[in-house]
Amino acid sequence: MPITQAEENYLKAIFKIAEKGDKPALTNAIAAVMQTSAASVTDMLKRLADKQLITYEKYRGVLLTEEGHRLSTALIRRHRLWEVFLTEKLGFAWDEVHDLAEQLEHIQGNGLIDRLDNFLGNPGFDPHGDPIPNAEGHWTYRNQSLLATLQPGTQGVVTGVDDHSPTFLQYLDQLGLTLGAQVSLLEQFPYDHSVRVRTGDGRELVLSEKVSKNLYIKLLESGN
Amino acid sequence: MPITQAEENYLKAIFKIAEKGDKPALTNAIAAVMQTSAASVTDMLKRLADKQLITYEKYRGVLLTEEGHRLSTALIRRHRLWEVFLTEKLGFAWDEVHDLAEQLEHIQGNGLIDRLDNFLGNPGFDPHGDPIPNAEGHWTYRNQSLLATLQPGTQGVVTGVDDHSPTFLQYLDQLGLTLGAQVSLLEQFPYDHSVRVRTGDGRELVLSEKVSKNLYIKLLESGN
DNA sequence: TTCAAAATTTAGATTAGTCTAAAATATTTT
DNA sequence: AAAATATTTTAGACTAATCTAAATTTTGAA
Repeated sequence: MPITQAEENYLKAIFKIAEKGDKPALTNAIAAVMQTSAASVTDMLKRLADKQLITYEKYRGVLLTEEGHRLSTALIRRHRLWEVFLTEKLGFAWDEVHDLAEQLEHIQGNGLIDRLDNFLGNPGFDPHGDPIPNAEGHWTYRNQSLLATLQPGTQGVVTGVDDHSPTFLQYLDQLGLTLGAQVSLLEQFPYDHSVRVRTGDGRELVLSEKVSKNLYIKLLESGN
Repeated sequence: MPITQAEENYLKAIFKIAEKGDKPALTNAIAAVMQTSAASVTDMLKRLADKQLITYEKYRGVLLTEEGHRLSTALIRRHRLWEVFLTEKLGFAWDEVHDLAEQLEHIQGNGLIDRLDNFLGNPGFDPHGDPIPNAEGHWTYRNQSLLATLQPGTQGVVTGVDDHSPTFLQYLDQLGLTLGAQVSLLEQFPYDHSVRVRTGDGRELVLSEKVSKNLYIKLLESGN
């Protein structure tokens, strides 16, 4: 039997939990991501286990099977390619595309996604800087670090965000810290872990710990 | 409460039945279009009537309300715009786009369709020559006739098809009778109502009644 | 105009996905 | 290690959308 949209959404949630800390994904964690009750999650885990998309041990959490992993990767590919389409071709802002891509990722069709990928010029990253797996499910890795982990004196370019919420993204727009923006870290304040940075266009900004922990920076090869 | 995808599909079916012959749409006719049982249709008609999208009289069939008409028109607009996207931008053939557009038409989102329309250059017609209603729900009409109804000696251009099945569309591809192709009607054979035509590139074809009844032609203004 | 055939609706079930409340299991604290 | 707390599962119920079979209503032909 076919995989439903609800099942796809659970797979993606499990994948995202597995990404950080590759322990089994626990019921409550999945319920939190899916914004639903633990009981509903348990029901769904049984269905996914029946379909061999996860291995499920009562009270112990779940792991993706190879097939489950393949499907979630494909789903993330579809999601991120549609996000690129929405921003690059239709002119949506990076804080507007998530809900639409959430629907578009479930569209099923022969060769649709590969044609879309091609039409978009085979982008490596989505509008939030997240990598897009290729048709074989392989990822491009990139050397990036959270701004919060850098040493003063380092310079880099904004390459991604960890928080995808519209409020964070809009705040970054206001600060001029969109993808590709240059920043150099001037100073860290131990008191509240805020940081002072200089932007590419010469402005100085103070960023809270919350911001610096959600902003990925790729270090510039210091010209030496 | 929101309109579901299933409800949208029924609305579209009712709209299509209402188009030809503006009598109420009957249960069996809807069941035929939806490829489902009459009992399922009756259930759904009650739901649609509850939501004031149709007026329903038991055993008498249904009519769209103003709201139902507005929603079906918007749905057809979405379907046809996505078909243009799939052919013009992703390079699908006109016989491949229906099922994908059937899914894409249900995507809900702020301003998505108007942005898509704009991106596509506000097309007036879809890849099968069907008109695309504008954002206000208004249609562009076009003077076209079925090839079967023309008089010998007339000349025109292929502007649309009534049968959207892949087999018919692929047959037209083979014959070179795609949208924009020139044809002049040479002769009608009373025996089986087939016709002989000359194409723009000088070939002569004999077309069955089935073909000529499914092919729309716009007459050329005879240069006189 | 009656009655058989056709069309439609109702009745009763099923499935996927969800819920709340209660029960079971696991973890943490003392 | 027992008790308290947290987590997870089960039980039972609900909705939307579908089905088949039976009942009802309409149609149209003799």
